[in-house]
Amino acid sequence: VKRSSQPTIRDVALRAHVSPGTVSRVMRGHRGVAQETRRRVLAAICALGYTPDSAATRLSTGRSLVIGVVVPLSTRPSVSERLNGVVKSLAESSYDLVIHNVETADQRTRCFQNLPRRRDADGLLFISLAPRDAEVQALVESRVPVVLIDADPPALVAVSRVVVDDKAGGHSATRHLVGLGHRRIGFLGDAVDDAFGLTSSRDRYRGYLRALREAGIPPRPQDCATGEHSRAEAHALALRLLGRAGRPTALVAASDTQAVGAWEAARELGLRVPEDVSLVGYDDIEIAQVLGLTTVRQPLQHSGRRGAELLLQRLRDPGAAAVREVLPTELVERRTTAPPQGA
Amino acid sequence: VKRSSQPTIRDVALRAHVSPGTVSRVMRGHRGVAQETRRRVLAAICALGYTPDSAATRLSTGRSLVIGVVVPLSTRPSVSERLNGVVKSLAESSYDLVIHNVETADQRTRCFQNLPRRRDADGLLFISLAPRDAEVQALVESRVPVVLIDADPPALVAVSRVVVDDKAGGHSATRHLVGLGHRRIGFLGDAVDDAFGLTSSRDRYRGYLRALREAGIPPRPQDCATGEHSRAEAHALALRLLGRAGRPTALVAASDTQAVGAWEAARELGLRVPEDVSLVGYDDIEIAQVLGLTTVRQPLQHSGRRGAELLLQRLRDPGAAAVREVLPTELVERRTTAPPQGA
DNA sequence: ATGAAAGCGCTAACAG
DNA sequence: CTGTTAGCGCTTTCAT
Repeated sequence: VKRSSQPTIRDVALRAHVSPGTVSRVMRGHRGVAQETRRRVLAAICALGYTPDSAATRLSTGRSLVIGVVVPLSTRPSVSERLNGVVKSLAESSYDLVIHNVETADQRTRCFQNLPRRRDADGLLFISLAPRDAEVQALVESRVPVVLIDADPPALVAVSRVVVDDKAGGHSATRHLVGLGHRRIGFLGDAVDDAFGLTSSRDRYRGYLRALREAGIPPRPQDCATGEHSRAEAHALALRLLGRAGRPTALVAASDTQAVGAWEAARELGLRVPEDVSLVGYDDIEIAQVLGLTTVRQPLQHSGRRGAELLLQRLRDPGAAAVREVLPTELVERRTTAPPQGA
Repeated sequence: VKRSSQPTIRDVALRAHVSPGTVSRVMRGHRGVAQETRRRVLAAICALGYTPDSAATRLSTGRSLVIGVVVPLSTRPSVSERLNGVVKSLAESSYDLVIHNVETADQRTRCFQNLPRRRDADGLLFISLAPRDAEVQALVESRVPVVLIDADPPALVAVSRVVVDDKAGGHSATRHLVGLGHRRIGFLGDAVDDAFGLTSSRDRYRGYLRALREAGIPPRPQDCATGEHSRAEAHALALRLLGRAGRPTALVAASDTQAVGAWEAARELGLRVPEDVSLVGYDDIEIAQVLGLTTVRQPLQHSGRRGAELLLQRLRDPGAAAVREVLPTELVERRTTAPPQGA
């Protein structure tokens, strides 16, 4: 097995007139190496441009120095944002980040079932992906620490997670509209059988329902619609919701993407926003700022950052207990909400 | 060195009553294994839930099965899009993708200098990052194949790349405005000393200049401005450009992000788009669609996908020559361009 | 404080 | 067709 020969630890040892063991000790910063020896070794390392072979290090230490992150990339922009947070907070760590994209049910299963039992990663991060019942077991038995970002499966108390208080978010969006005087408030969200097992839309819906209840407003199923998470789908749904007589005077959407779809539908129907219909989104991605969309801001990047930090912490102290960190939301009032016309 | 013991190849061998070598042959699909033996081995693998240790495989084969991708993530949305393309096209390959984010000059140097000489990756992808002179050498001597996405350093003919014809893009944006009757057309782009060494803005500017020249319009430096690539900066710059008497009647921006900044500035100045000022962007990211921004579409995801494919190909056939693939742009007319008021 | 040696788990000659 | 063997490059006892 011959190979393009970069300098190995042996070469360094030879040049510094020490044994490979000593070079290793120097590289890993072990104490108990004479000042002078260390100097010689360092000089040799430097002269040779030696850099240790990571495969060999991994094999002999049993640690991979990689963190795996599983993301359903193309489902929604918020996932990329969270991932960015992860990437940034891992940049200065000693871990490599390997990405596993999940688009199909098949990939999804592979990631949940196999990744946790392999020793390819020292830790795993799952973004906006909740394990199904069948997958829970694999996570529980995982040989590596796992932390979930934007997923909150009740069956998995032993797994750390960072979540956003979606019920509170949905509630405050709705509360805002109620406060403005709206009585017919619709909801536009994700289909419940969402392929990725997320509960965020459902939780926001629950918050919405609670706000309605608190205001003494009976829920109107005909003002609610759910579908695949996309602007186009939201557009189609909103066309239906807003195209009827007795249409809602306001819509709370489960995401900015969907709110934008609704906004396009409104424009298409000749409805002015916010005069004829108020719109509130969720996430506060850039497009919301540009459009002046009233929305519920959630700390997207921050959730990724915190998830990574939790994992790092767990890697440092394997004995630590599971943590459930919930991040707050904040209502950002902009130009798509106003009192209803008749009010 | 004791460790959490997953089954090893030895366990499988024992159970199947064969030698580890044979198990290895089966795992790697080598031919020359008796039907019956293979069956027994497979059964043992399956029964034990054996999965090979990647560190060991890497060490003994000398291949890492990883592809490294270097990205300046937070500089611009287009980078994420390209990265998505890479991720998707690598999902079904046998390679792991490890991400190296670049935010600081320091990280940048590390990536250019060290990554290519290490054996941690079998191939390297650089997105929207051009090597400086000092870094070129390291790339030329790289022990692993490299492909550049959205960077086109002339000094590096030996390195494959996929680029977009930015000159043509800048030209067609400008040509469109000229065709509409504009004579005073400004340009809003990135500062030339861009920390990442990109030439895209400069190339678009050149295309812009050529279109002006072809139309017999003398360039007006006072109608051009460059700065850091961000909406806020573009906003500030556009305020200056459009706030003057004798302001341009149209602006070509080096990106949608910057066009949006200009659009905000126009609105702030009480200028209507497109009646008072026409705007054309570049990229065609989602926000352009929503806003109805006329723009030059470039195949963002596709560039990532192609880059990955080129690299994979190179990995398959190490002898292949460097390729320079240029992707086309396309002008998308929407609602932010119109003939100038006076025309 | 340092050297020698025994692996880590797998692959790839080389025999047979 | 299959077993045996010698590493891959590094880390880590165990001696000294």
